[in-house]
Amino acid sequence: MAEATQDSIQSKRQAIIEAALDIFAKQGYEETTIAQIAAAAGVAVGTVYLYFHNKREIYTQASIDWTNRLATALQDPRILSLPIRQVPRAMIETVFRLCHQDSNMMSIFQVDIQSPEELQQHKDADGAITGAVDAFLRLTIENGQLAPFDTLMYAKVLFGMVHSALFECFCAQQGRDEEAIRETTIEIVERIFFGPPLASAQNATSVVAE
Amino acid sequence: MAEATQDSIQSKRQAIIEAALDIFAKQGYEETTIAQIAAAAGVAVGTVYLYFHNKREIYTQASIDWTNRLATALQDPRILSLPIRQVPRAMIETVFRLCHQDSNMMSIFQVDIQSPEELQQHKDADGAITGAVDAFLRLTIENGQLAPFDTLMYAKVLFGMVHSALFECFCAQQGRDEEAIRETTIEIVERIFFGPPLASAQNATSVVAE
Amino acid sequence: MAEATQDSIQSKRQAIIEAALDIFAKQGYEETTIAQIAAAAGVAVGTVYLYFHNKREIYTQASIDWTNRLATALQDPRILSLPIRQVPRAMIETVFRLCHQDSNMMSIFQVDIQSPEELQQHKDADGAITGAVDAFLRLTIENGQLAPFDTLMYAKVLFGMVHSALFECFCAQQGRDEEAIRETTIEIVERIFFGPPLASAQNATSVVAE
Amino acid sequence: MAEATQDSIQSKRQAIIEAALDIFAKQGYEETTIAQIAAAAGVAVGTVYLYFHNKREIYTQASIDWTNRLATALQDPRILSLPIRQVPRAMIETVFRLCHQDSNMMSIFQVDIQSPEELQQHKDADGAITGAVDAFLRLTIENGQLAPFDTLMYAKVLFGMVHSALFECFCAQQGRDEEAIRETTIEIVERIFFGPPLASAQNATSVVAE
DNA sequence: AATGAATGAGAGTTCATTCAT
DNA sequence: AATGAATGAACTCTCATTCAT
Repeated sequence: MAEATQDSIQSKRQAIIEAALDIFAKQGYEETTIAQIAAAAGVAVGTVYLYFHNKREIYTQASIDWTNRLATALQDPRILSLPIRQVPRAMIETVFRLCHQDSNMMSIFQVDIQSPEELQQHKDADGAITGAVDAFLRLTIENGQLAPFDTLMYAKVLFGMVHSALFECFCAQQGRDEEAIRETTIEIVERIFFGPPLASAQNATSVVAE
Repeated sequence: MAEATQDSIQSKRQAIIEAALDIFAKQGYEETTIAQIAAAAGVAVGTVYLYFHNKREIYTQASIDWTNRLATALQDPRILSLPIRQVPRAMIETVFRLCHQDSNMMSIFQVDIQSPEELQQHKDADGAITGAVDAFLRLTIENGQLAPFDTLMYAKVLFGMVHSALFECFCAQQGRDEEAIRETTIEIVERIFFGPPLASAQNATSVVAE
Repeated sequence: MAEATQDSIQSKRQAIIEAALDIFAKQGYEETTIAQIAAAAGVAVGTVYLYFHNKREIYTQASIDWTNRLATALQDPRILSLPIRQVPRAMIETVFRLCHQDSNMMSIFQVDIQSPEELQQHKDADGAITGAVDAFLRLTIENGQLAPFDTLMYAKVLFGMVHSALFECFCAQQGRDEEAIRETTIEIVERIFFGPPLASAQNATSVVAE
Repeated sequence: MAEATQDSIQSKRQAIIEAALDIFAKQGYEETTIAQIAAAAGVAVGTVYLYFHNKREIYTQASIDWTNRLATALQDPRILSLPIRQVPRAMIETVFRLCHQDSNMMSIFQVDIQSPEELQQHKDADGAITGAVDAFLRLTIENGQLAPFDTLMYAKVLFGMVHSALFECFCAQQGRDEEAIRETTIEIVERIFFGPPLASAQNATSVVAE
């Protein structure tokens, strides 16, 4: 019974998070009211406060919840066991696919962070993603497939690029240029890893000329 | 006299924008009150409404104003006339320097956009930056220094990466890892343009081995 | 318990209406603030908005509430069962008495109506009064005590006259000429129903002379 | 030149009054801004304050101006020289005609009066109308065409009835039932002056029966 | 644990009025 | 006399949070 209660508690908490995620995504943080979240989750306003201390905590948890889904997806063995040459495309296509499914989820990340604690929590969540990428890169280096480099920093900056591309795609563009943005992003990452650089071959002369 | 009045009007409008930029950056959009902006700009509350229809318009204008400063800085002839090999570093160092000066300006961009009109205005402002980069890339291609590619899309995705790095650096990290983030960003962009790809030389064998 | 809650809700709503009626009457609509109404009703500002959507709705409901009290008073069987000759005086004295008791209530009706919906609601409320008078007149005609005439239109115009007299008496005159105004109003209505016309008897000759 | 200036001053003042009358009638007192009045009158905001001390003074003057037009119309010799039997109809038709022309003028009178001074001014203006009616009634009595009665009080109450009918007609009903309301009003006034009372002839028996 | 009526602080916005030009 | 930019007080309405049931 304790277990059932535990489940019930978790399910109620989860229901609130999912309702919140949905409404935050549609309306933005400030425009969303606790009453709306409560109604969508099928509980009373007061109940929300049994599970969360305040509105921002709901947002933080919901936002982290969503980030974790991305991190989990990136750690799928079906991706990690691919030949290195295919990994960038696989990873980027995966996150684009997830964002495409919940295309207004991206706007979740537009809410301004207000306290250092909050910031830390978001960094931890993002860290789950960059950590996954970092781990993969380290492994690849250990395997001798890549020369050593600052894997964590690369993971962060590349994650930033992809995140930005996702935002451009699903928030700013409302999904219109999805394919072009995705393919350019993949092309750039592949160019970083496998070349060729933009200034290759035919430019050899001009480079020499400098 | 008409000129003086014109100036006075513009200076007052500009004073409000600058005050707003400053306070938005420090406190975030929702936490900033019109009264604070008015006080900081040295005008009465009502005066703010002579120049802007509502609070969001102040934000939008302030935000665009700041984006335009970046765009202007990127079009500096001293950057554009450099040998191509030095341009990525010059551009990225420029924007990092500007953000470093007003280090909390970045948080300006965390405010969620609410209407399609607003979105369009922000896109136009960002377009000034990506447009500048795009123009430079086209010119470089015409000069035969780079092979042709989708310059605008590259400009957008790379701008997204830099933007993201700036945000990570000056918002999330509060400027702590500035140098590492900046140098990694430069390194990545240079790698895209001039190589070498991460999987070069010593990896040739392992790639073959696959 | 449900009943008690129901009662409590109704009493709270009624308390707000009565507080509003009182303050509107004293200060006028625009000069009355929600804070004043809330304080007088013994509730918080927010509570007022649980029962009414906005300030005008409070006014409309309060105003209708007061009109309905007049309509109810006019349908008192003790009036309707009087000999017809005594009814006009009884009715007019009744409404004058009610207005005398809450002598500043009349100013409630000076607020300008702003939407068609509001207008309709006020007309419905006034209709309760003219309807009561109309019903009485029809019955009297059916009883053969009066010849047929457009009872509803008469009810409206006569109600307008009495309403106007009440306003003159309790708003404009602050109750000073109450008796004279009331008696003249009664005299005029009795003259309409039972005569004699002002130009009677001694004027016969001059009329003939024309 | 002094005269011309005098004229110009008067015309500007009059322009403001007319603009105000128009906008007050359309939008109501509170919803009308000084800026709107100034624009409609073709002057600057500050200029309005050269001619009126404050917003209420504009309203009061405009309202009185309109009342005076009615008073003037009622004193037209073409009405006063008619046979007495035709005067009520002529007077009532006249005021209905004027209100019909400016059919939203009636709503002017829905503004609540706020100070005793204001009240006095409105009473004086209304007094111009009831005074005109009173004067006519006195004269008619002196001519022996009517038996003596409290002419001023009758004038007031009858004016109230007509005023009420006009309001019903042009504000509440938006002019829909104009003819019916006007004709009933005329019929009632004629019945007061010339009979027959509603309970006449065929009711003689029943009255006797009581 | 769950509810939802009640709270009240707080902010955007309006606009009558002023006054330097 | 005429202007209209500037002022700032004041008010409606919202909504996160609480707490008695």
